[in-house]
Amino acid sequence: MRVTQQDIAKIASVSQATVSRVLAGDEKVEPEIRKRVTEVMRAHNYQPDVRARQLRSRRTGLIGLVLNRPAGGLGEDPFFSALVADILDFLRDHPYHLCLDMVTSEAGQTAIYDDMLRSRRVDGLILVESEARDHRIARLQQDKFPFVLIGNPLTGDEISSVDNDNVAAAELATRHLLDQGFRRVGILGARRGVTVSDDRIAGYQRAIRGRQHDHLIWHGDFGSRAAQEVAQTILADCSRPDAMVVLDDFMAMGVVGAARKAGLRLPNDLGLVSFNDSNLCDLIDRGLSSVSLRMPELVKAACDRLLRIIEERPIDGPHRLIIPTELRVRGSSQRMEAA
Amino acid sequence: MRVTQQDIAKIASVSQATVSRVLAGDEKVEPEIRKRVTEVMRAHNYQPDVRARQLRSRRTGLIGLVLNRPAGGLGEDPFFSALVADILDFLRDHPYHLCLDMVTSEAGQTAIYDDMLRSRRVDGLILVESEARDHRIARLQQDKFPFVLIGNPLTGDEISSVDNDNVAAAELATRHLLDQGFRRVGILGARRGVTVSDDRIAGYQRAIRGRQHDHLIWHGDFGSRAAQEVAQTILADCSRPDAMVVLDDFMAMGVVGAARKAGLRLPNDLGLVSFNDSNLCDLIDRGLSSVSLRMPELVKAACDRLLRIIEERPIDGPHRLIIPTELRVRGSSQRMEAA
DNA sequence: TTGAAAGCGTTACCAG
DNA sequence: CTGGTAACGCTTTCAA
Repeated sequence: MRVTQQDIAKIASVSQATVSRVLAGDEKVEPEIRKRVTEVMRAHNYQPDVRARQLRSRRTGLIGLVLNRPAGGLGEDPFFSALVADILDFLRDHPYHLCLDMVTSEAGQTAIYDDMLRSRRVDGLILVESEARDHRIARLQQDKFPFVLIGNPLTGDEISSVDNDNVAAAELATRHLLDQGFRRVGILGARRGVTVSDDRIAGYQRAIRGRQHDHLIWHGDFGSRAAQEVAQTILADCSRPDAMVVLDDFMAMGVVGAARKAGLRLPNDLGLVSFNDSNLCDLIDRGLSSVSLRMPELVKAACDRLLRIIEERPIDGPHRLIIPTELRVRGSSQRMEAA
Repeated sequence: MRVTQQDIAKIASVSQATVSRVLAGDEKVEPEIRKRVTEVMRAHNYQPDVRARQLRSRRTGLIGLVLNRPAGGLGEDPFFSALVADILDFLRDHPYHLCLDMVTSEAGQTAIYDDMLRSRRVDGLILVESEARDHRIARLQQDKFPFVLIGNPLTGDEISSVDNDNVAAAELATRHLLDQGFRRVGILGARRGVTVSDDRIAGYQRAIRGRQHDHLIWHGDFGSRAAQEVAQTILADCSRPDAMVVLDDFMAMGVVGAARKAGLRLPNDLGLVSFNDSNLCDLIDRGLSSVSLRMPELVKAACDRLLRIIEERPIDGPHRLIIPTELRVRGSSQRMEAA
């Protein structure tokens, strides 16, 4: 059996309540007693049981993050690693741990949210990849469960969210390509309903208004392989685009692969701008232009908010916080004269 | 206040114990009562509190994974995403969740292990990135805490571990380069003491024995940027290698970048083989040859073992399980005649 | 088959 | 300032 507060109390000849106070750093414990108890604790290698503590204090010290991905489709995704890495970076300085789950289906989503919230497995949730009419959000609000959304809540509700202005970012990226002299700029997004994709497509449309007649919009799945397949079809067409905005770097890498196979060279045959500004951008010749989402800042802000909500501390700033984006121009979007 | 078993019991006019039995699927509950209780549960949207359950049943349903990385250095690492993704893939079909933590220092490692084991925050641990004389292992064994090591335990102890034969894999990779006609094959590993790196360097040395005089061994940090810097120095030297084995794909990408800057072309100026066979391998021209570690299998085996240990089910097979590797030859290591 | 009751290890309240 | 004690919500033993 492991050593409990009861044991420590007996050995130190104090009450169990006092041991608890020492542990909590209660000021009104005699220094001498505190010292004695502390020593007994160390001598017997005592460690409080988080489970008992959780039951009593109604806090788990866990933050939940549920990802929605097809089986095996996670390793492909640099957004995911950046997200998780930045969350972990943040939590390192805070007394919380990350509880990570992945589900494949919408039904699974709901079930796991039940498992995590209603059963109080975690103190709060970070939501990502919100889709229009997100069922999770209504449920969370109804249960008054602490959560923060990374993305666009699509409502005027008092939902705490942190996001980029994806419409503006895509508009800027598209304009940049048009300004570089590209004439048939297209956009490759995810399936309809994925908020971040919809937002960026909206930005694209805003940018080409009056400057380009055809709306060249494609919907693909996440991942470089899926993107490569879609891109092969796109680029094989005789009315193919001469530049593309792509939803993320990894999909863009698929497009790069497809371009290579099609014998098209970047940037003159195909201009490219994508999103995330991950380290993948340095892996192709002359670099891949990409919009930085400033994930570390964004995630930090999101986590800070979530912890405030959980701990019932006041929140500064608006419910919906916008982190500015930044277009990092590299070779893939800069037309070269000496073509 | 949320609804408890007590509430359900009162409403259904049964004892709380019976509600618990219904929940546990106890066979000897009258079908009629079971039905009544089940309906009341649903009607009142009852969800058991995991925390109370954990305290009583001494199970948390959580698997711990602690990563050791410098701040911000996680997003760079494809091994990490593959590992986490594969763990999540496995856990989806099992009643466990993943609790993920990151630490930067060795001291932090110890502290967090204390926090996770001794406080019983998780039911078991997955260990990775073991270094020689791993303090964590001794501690875990002493506490009889369930764990499984992904990597080389370096001892004959009864440690449950799953690993590749990294010595053999590196030997094969090096031989492949020598067979392709490269004459100065080097290896870029991590810092000394990282088991997987040490093992691969040993394999390299075994391969060049009798076939190449100079041992060209470099130690770099993880990540493509660090690798690129080291590689720039290496490739600037007049006695530079004509081929390299690199510890992982991301570091190899750094080497590719350095080669490009140095005006060296793959594969004839510089042959390259790395490890992990991640999707990065398709991102360079003609592809990057890489050793597949078969992570999904490996992780699956590791998780299966861990769950068996936790649940005290018998373990089949040896304590140390070796997952075979496979060299995936692509363009970066195949010398071309028409140079 | 069901109910009563004893914990699990902690926190926090209330006396003293 | 300290000790006794009542929860927290559940599982499980023991009787009935």
